[in-house]
Amino acid sequence: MTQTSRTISAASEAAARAQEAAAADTPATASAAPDAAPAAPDGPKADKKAAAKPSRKAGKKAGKNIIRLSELYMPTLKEDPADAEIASHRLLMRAGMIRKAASGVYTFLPLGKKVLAKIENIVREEMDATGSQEVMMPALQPAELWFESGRWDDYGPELMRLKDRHERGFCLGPTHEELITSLVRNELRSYKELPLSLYQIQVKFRDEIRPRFGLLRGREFIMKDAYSFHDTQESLQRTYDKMSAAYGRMCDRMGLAWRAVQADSGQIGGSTSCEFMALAEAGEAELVYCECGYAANTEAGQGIAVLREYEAPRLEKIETPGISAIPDLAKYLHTPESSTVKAMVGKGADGALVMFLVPGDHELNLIKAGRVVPGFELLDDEEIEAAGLPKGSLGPVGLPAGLRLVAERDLRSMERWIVGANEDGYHYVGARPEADFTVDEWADVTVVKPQDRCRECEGVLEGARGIEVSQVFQLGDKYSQAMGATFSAEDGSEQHFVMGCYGVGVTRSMAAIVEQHNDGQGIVWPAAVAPAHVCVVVLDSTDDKVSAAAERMARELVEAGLEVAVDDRDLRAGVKFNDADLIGWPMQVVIGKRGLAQSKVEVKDRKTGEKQDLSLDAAAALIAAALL
RNA sequence: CGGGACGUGGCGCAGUUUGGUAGCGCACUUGCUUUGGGAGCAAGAUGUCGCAGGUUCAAAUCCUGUCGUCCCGACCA
Repeated sequence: MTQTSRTISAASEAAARAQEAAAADTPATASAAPDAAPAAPDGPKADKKAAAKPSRKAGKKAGKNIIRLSELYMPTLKEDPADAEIASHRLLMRAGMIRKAASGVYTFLPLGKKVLAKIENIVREEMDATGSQEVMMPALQPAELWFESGRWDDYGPELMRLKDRHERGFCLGPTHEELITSLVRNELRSYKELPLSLYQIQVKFRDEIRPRFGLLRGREFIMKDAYSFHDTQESLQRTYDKMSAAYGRMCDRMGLAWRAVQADSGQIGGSTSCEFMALAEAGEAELVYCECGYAANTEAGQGIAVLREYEAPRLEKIETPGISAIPDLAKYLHTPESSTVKAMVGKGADGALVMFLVPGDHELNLIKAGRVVPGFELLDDEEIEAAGLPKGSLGPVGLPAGLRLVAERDLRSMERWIVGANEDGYHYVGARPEADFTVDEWADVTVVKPQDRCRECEGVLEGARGIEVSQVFQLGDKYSQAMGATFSAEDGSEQHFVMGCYGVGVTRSMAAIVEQHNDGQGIVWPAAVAPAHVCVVVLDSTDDKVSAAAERMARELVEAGLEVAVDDRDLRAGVKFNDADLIGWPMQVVIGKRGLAQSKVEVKDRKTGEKQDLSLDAAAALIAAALL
């Protein structure tokens, strides 16, 4: 119990710290921005180019940075693709940024690739700033490493397995703990070299049970994964905090509305873990949060269930004809679902039967159940029958001996329970723990849900949905133990590395950004990740004066430090306007004969839709001011 | 894996109930006109109807199998 609450506060503190750290760092980022921001999206790139080609200023060279739509492979779609449901999938397809190659497998076209590069650069800059060093590990990994860690079996069918011509086993990496551990175990030998942090931006493979929602859940995707090695837990904690702060900054720079939440560490393993959620209805994750700062993924979080006692003077078996489901039972007894108790039977790895009891309006959390009963699995219908139990109306009263009973700890706040009578069509009311049955263990086993009370401050938990864009883990020595990765400590002893790992879903972030930044016309890219800052829409591209003015405009913008696209295609105005809105350049400059006659161009802000007629110089100045 | 749906020119779809030898819109090619919010007219090209069997004089259409894709579910007794 104490241990649990310590886990809670430790994890939630970590989440809150990440959120705060990012908030606190925002001014720093912002103050760095005046230097960095003009070049931020392509800072290092621009520097390199400037160094390599000092002649960049020669007009022709500058012109090379311009994206010319007349030459760009950018097949936009007028209609929504039939197999795309959510906004990001639909719009990225329509804007000609991605195409599907197979279920959950996508090609990135030139514009999509540019956005990807922007995101990768933000990630790279923030990772470099933490002192992590970029490497590149293979996607193709030998099976032996996975035998060593035990995950060849544990990872399950999601692991893409294959054999080479000599029948040797390989897999396509879904993550790289094994690889990185094998990399350092022979050559990272001394505590003096610690801590060490390495990262890569690379393609990952997971044979998802059901790929869906375009880039949000693919079978092949790009991930930034980092791994850190330490001699002590304290050292790990420092890096973990640094990474968390960096992750918050990445989200901010990508323009994401996000929240750091306490998470389960799942298949990766380890103890403390925190996820960064981009808030979105299309998100697959549910989370709860509280005013006090507590926030958690519902699969990992804890709350206090609010229960309503059903007045029953004593234990009484009542007839409930045809009723087995909780909602029907509650309705039949005119009481909230929270005054009933739901029973679920499963078995542990040893095959012993266990019954879990949870409030009727809550769900059993299988992850938590697995912690109480290792290898826990619910019985299927046949097994229930074989065990001599009824399918509905399960309950703790009068159970066969030897069946272990585990109850949600919050149920202790209720004296009299409504439970199944282990007989079709009958339930008990007024059943009292200890008097009418014996609970072997009280534990936290439910899925937290909105309206539960916060365990930290007793406030009411709110609910939201999110897209998990990144996650940080403290792995401890799970992999260094399994794979024998040790170093020499100061006292000369051999010790296992303490490890951390940190992932960012790059392609998933791209989808998350679109989920948060779109409207009826298309995508509205935040400037930092847009394929270019501004598009010069040339309405009469065959008119020499107009195209000359457009060229001048484009060059001026490039010289001001902006990334520029020019829609110089010989197409009708409406098509170009619609494409520009669909693709989502943050700003548009419309240049046509009509405006030029008055020496004016139109500047449109994609986000607000605001349009202004301005002189060429004023337009360039306005755009530069708005975007830099 | 369970349930549902869908595979017909590049894209979006109709045609399938009631078998009769493939159509619409967009895109594409050529020409003319047009040109500030997805142009008009004319001419043209593009499909072994996912694949494999079967039934039939005849199959996009009926039957069987198979592959692919999407949606829902995969704890909520």
